[in-house]
Amino acid sequence: MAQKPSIPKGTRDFGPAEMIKRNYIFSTIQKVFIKYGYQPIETPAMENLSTLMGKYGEEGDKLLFKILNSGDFLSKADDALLEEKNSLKISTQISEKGLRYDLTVPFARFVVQHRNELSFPFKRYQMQPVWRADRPQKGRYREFFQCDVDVVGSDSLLNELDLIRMMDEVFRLLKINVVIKMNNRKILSGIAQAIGAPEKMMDITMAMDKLDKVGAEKVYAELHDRGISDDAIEKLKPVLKLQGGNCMRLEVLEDLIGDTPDGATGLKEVREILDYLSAFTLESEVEVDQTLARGLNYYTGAIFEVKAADVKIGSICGGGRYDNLTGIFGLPGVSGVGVSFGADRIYDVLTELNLFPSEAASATRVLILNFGDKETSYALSVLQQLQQEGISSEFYPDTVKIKKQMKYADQKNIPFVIMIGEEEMESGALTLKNMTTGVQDKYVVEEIIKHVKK
RNA sequence: GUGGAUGUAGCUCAGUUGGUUAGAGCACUGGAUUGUGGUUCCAGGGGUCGUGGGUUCAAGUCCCAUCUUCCACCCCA
Repeated sequence: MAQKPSIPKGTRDFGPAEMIKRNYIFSTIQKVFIKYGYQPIETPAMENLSTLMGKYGEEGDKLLFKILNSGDFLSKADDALLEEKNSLKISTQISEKGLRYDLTVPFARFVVQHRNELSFPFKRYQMQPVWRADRPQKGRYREFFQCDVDVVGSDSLLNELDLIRMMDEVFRLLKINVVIKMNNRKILSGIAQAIGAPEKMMDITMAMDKLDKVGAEKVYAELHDRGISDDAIEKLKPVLKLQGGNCMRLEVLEDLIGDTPDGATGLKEVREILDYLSAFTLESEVEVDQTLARGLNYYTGAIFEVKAADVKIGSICGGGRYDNLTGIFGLPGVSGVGVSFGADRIYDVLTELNLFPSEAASATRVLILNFGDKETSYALSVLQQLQQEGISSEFYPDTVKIKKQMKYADQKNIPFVIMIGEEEMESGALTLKNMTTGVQDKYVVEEIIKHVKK
């Protein structure tokens, strides 16, 4: 079929069954956000490219979806550039808007723009789709939803505590076993300083981040390729090999990087957060992982990543502290910290582990069958009574075979069916069929309401 | 952006070294059952074999291009 319609690569439709499950995820997350005092905001799907460009590194810029200017945009473009066919240069002339890449940068823009209307520390949550022109693959889409919580305008590490507790609570409610990994950019920069390659911090961390994926040898090889000296790699080995509990790791790290200025601060921050945490009982394990890096280069302090313990899918939640994100938009000195829940990956995890609650199947509780014009007004009054009682119910709109209507109820997983024919109208005793047991009996409306209500 | 695989009915897939009219299961529609779904039985509809070109007497099958989806890399939720 040639003209079968389709949707763009990496995007998806969500049918009713999927939406019910997705809403379960969103409402669970939202419940926790609200409980901790965070407030909702939304920002537009598109932002000015000047807001987005240069915030996600060179790779990130390539992954931005750009929107063509309206009108006759080509006539305003530079002829020489058009002739040159240089897409990159032309794009700045014919496009000035792009789809947002994440929710953090638009949030920073929002904070700067509305600084006078906000009271700080400002705690917000935001659950909206983001777009990346990535090549799609497993657990990776071009349009996906993020659920962000951030607090800006507070340096306190109590905010980190807040976030960790929220991550723990969300995944406890969703019944996903997770490991919350924590590290600190200052520790990473301390490591780079300690091995004598402070300017190579990004290279070192990016290579190190792959440790559990590719193994130590490949990490060494990559470090070498990235121009790290053998001497420095040799010094890095004890850091990479470092295993064991949080206390032990911190002690060893203290020895290795404790005398670098960044390293010392980083370790102190991690200790402080762990200290706060010790007063709480968490379901998930919080693990200090000195190899955790995270790509986004605006992070400056704590960084987090949550991995599902029972599914291989990459991280399902991540974030960290950024000290100067609003600075790029002209408001320096405002520190923020936040995490982002990947709703789509959480969906995949719940599907794989079969953890969606079963009652998420159907919303309609009662279907009233349509017997014909004679019965319609009677049926409608019953419908109204049920709905006034808050029972979600529907009346089949067409007079078709009972068999077809029953099948509709069955497929929509509607637990009760009411039949109102001539006989029922005369007696006022309506036939109520329980679709799960197959049992049916006659009741007056009031009894039906009692019966059908949970 | 790089490399590899894939595409046949709404869905999941068969289809021989190229050879007449391309099949199955599920789903759908009708009937057995004119007021009873989920089980069973019978019948039926539905395909330009992703698209465009090429080779050949002959292409679902071989070649090229293109798109889709998937997998890995880069990177990331």
